[in-house]
Amino acid sequence: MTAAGDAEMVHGHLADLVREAILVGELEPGDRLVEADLAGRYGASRGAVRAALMELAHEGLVERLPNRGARVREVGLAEAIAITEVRLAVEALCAAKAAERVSDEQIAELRSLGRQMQTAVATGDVEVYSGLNQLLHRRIREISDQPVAAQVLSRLRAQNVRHQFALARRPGRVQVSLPEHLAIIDEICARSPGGAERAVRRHITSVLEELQRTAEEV
Amino acid sequence: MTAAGDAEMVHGHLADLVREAILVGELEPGDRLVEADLAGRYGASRGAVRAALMELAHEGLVERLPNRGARVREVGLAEAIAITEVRLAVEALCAAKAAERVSDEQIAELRSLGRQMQTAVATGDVEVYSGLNQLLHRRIREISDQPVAAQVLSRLRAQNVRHQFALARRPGRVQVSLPEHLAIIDEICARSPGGAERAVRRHITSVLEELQRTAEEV
DNA sequence: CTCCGATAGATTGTTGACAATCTCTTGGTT
DNA sequence: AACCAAGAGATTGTCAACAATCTATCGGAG
Repeated sequence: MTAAGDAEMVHGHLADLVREAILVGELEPGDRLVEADLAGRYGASRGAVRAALMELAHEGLVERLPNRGARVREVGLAEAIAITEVRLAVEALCAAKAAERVSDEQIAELRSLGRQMQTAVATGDVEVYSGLNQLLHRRIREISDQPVAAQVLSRLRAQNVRHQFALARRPGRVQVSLPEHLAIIDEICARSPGGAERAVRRHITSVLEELQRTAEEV
Repeated sequence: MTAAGDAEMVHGHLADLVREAILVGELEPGDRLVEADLAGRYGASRGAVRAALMELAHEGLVERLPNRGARVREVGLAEAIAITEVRLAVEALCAAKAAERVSDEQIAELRSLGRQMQTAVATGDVEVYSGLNQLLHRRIREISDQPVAAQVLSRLRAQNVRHQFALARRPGRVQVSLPEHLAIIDEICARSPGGAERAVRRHITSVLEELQRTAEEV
């Protein structure tokens, strides 16, 4: 019996498993990803692991140095800012399109989400708020019905999870974040594309400022 | 001697060769990409071809159906519009950042590019104009110094080359396009981020309208 | 004591063969 | 004539062994 548990053979795309392990924090930036190890751990062949690592490298989550193996990529602050800038641009587009296309049911859903976020902040439940936050952004993407933007965003978000997480835990962050999110919801529900775009811009701009603030706090 | 030429072993990343073949039009959408064929054609092993195809699939240029092989992906008009919408958002960001960072030498270079484009239009040389067009957009990306945006854009552009090409050849298109490009150059050279962003928005919006027009002309 | 080179171990890269899957053809049946 | 089933051929998916490369350790020379 090994300490890490038996080799569980899982065929649900190996890349998904490793990606999840990285996103959850089970694997940290800098950790080496040795093909043979992962093959044993997940009960897959080395070839499958190789393919999965190449996939994750293309997504920007993993770094592959020739003949030196793969490791979980470290996303520095400068790059995190660059990523967030692009996110700003694309999420603004999504919000505008969502405001054009949103249905009555979806308006009710978004409003409900907003109320849930308010109560989460009121009760100080940062975990729940963070989850609702992600859910809100995802629903906006879905409503916008812009698959290209959705794909770009999901990749950028994956690269940034670590910073996103650190940011959410900063004291006082939620108090700033909540009204911004509520404004986004209001504008989309008012079916105002321009307003929604501006609201998203304000929100992610404030995220950017927070990021730059952490940069100065070295 | 085979009709297709001898197997030339080239090690300059196989994916680049196939990508170029697709971008140039040597391989058309729908064409099957049989691993053994490509392996023979480029004098590489099947494993290398496999890796290259996976890479191109991640870039969105190739479609890989399980157990059915790969083919050059067909990008429909609806998707081309979606891609262009995202391009609009990200290129606007690039232009704004470029306007903030542009140096005096770069201003001279952009102005020179603008003059070359004018003469190309005056002499009716669409080929040259198209090349200068691409060069302009690339230089703006480089000046903006936003690697994340640059990577996103290069991928989106690759998926859209076919439509982009068809659009450039439409009669009267250059006459609309030229002043828009000159406006972008002017705003960047005036170091006006907001103006540059609006200029890019106007330009790509006009591209979008042209695309939608082709959609109606079925 | 430090620095340099050689050797051994570990890890990735590549190849060829085999297995699984799909497609197209062929022949029979209703 | 249309439809279905079976088989052959083609193509992709997987695997294990081998080669190439890198990293760490050890011994010797300055």
